[in-house]
Amino acid sequence: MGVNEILLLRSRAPSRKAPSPCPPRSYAVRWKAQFRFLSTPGKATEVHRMPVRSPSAQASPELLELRHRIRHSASHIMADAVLQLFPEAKYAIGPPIEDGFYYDFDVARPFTPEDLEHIETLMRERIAQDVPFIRTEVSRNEAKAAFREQPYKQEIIDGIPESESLYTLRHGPFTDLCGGIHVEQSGQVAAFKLLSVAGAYWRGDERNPMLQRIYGTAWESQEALDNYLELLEEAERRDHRRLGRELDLYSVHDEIGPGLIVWHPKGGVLRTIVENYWREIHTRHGYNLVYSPHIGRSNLWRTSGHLDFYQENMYAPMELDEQEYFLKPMNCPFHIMIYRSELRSYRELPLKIGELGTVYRYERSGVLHGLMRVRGFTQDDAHIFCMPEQVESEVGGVLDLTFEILRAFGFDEYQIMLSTRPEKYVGDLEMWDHATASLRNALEQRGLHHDIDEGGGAFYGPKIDIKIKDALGRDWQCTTVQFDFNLPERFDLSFQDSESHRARPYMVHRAILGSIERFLGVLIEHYGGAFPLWLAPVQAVVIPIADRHLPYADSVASRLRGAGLRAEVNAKSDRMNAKIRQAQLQKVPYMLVVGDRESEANAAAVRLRDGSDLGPLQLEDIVARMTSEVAAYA
RNA sequence: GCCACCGUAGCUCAGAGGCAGAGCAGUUGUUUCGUAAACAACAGGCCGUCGGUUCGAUUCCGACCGGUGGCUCCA
Repeated sequence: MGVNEILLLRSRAPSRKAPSPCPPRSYAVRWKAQFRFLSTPGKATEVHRMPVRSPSAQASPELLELRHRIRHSASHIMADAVLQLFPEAKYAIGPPIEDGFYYDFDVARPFTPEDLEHIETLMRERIAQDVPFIRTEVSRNEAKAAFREQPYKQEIIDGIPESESLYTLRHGPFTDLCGGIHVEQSGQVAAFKLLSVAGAYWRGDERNPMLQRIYGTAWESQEALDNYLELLEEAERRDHRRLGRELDLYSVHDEIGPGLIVWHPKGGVLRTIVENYWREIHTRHGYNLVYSPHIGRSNLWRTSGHLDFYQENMYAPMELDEQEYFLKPMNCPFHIMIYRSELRSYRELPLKIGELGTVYRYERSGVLHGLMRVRGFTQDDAHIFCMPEQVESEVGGVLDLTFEILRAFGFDEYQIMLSTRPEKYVGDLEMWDHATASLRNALEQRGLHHDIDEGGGAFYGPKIDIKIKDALGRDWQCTTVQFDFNLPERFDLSFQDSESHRARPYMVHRAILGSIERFLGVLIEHYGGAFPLWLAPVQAVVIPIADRHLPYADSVASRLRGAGLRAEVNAKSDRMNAKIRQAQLQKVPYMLVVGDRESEANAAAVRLRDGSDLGPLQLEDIVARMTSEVAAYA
């Protein structure tokens, strides 16, 4: 979406990203990720036996603060241990984070797994000593002197305004510059574990030196730590890359190229269902669905501004007939050309042009990740061209559509962010104010809680972003609704108003699922691969008990397919038990076992994915049951 | 792109400077079975690619490609 994320970045003050020496005492208000999973417990191999949610989601504020203290103190204890092993190490910052903590060090060589073990041992010793944490206010000069060997601390001190007090925090022999809140005694760090080492730029800026960051987690009890570690394992079992392979949904190939997805038949079914649902609901909401090519001439991208500001994210041009063509990184210019293909009247507005548009972006190699971050992806893109007085109801319409769609996929809670005008912007103030107010009003009319990112909008317009959270605890931005005051100017868009004057339309970009690839990745993890019936690539497997039941099994599958259901027969020469196991592992919702009894009674013995056995049911009843389940998006 | 780690069969992973291995998956055959794994045989490999060291490299070294976890970025 949007024209140019790069400019958005540039428009932000650099100070926004600078880490504070100690994190503020307040906690970011965590939204509750609520996932609906199949609730029936299954056997040990069931992936969906445990609801995945961050342990922080249901903790009281008091407990959250205790954990914050424990984690912050654990980071100090870790720095203490690192300094014992590596006296030359320079230590940078070590804040608590969600579910844990980290500390960044400048060391001569990277940490090894063995180092982490030694560090853990030293940490345990310090915790067993139960030493007090002592906070002391110090003058600027005292602080500079105390950390004269620590260049990063010097930089932090220099970055703290003169008006603010400085504090040191000491436990045992280790002193850090820190005004944050901590436990009283090191013994209160009841349970911790170091998890990983990673490179991280000082102050998050790639022009700065890269430091070695150690991540750890710390909890108020061994039980809480164990629960967390179990959660991590569950998240790994739900990883869409693992499930994508196990359920035969998609693959990536060296030969094709990194970040380029091929969808296998089962993944193709899943995607087709999602896309057909999308098309149907968008048509119902008055969108005009279009198609546009994958490449366009350089002139188009010059006009849109992409060549000036986005080219580093674009695939290199192809030259044909002395013309340069670029793979499209965005759909906007094509939809604009459709708008511009005739003189528009105010009577035609709002005009909503939508497309499942596949775009290609040259993402940096280190950021690619399964389906979540790829180089070729399909946006559920649409652009709304409208008049000023239509803006609010159009934004409202997008929000209503968004929640209808997200609810159908089982997402019930969201984090909504409204981003307002940055320092550098295009368009006039009045438009910005009007657009921002309409975004806010549309949210408030619907009673939707949202946070405000002051100045966080793109240079070309304010926006609403909606995030959903995946099973690994990551927030994924799917939905985005952005005003654009830039492209209508660049392409000189207009319409004829009721007084026959030329007027400039408002343009709103919006994507609800964001990228189909990413959304399916989120969906795979959200359901742990156990898709609800309407999405399941295979809805029913017919399992003949012996080969003599094969003809009947085929007739059962045909009957289901005749009713629009996706059914397969497992005709392998395995025993029934093995076939049930295979269907279970493939998370097929319905297993229809047919033997002598069933074939005589025009029935099938129904076993559900959750292990329940419904016994023999008439085929008509099975079809009716499944069809109504599909109709309810259940 | 940067830092670290990793690339051996479709998957998970052993292995060792001198004949390439297991389990699962696959194929075939036997079995015809009542709610989570029948039995057997077979097949499967440029040990990521290129270069170097060596009598000999899948193994050691380097570069590249790809992956993983982060950083940065982002739909």
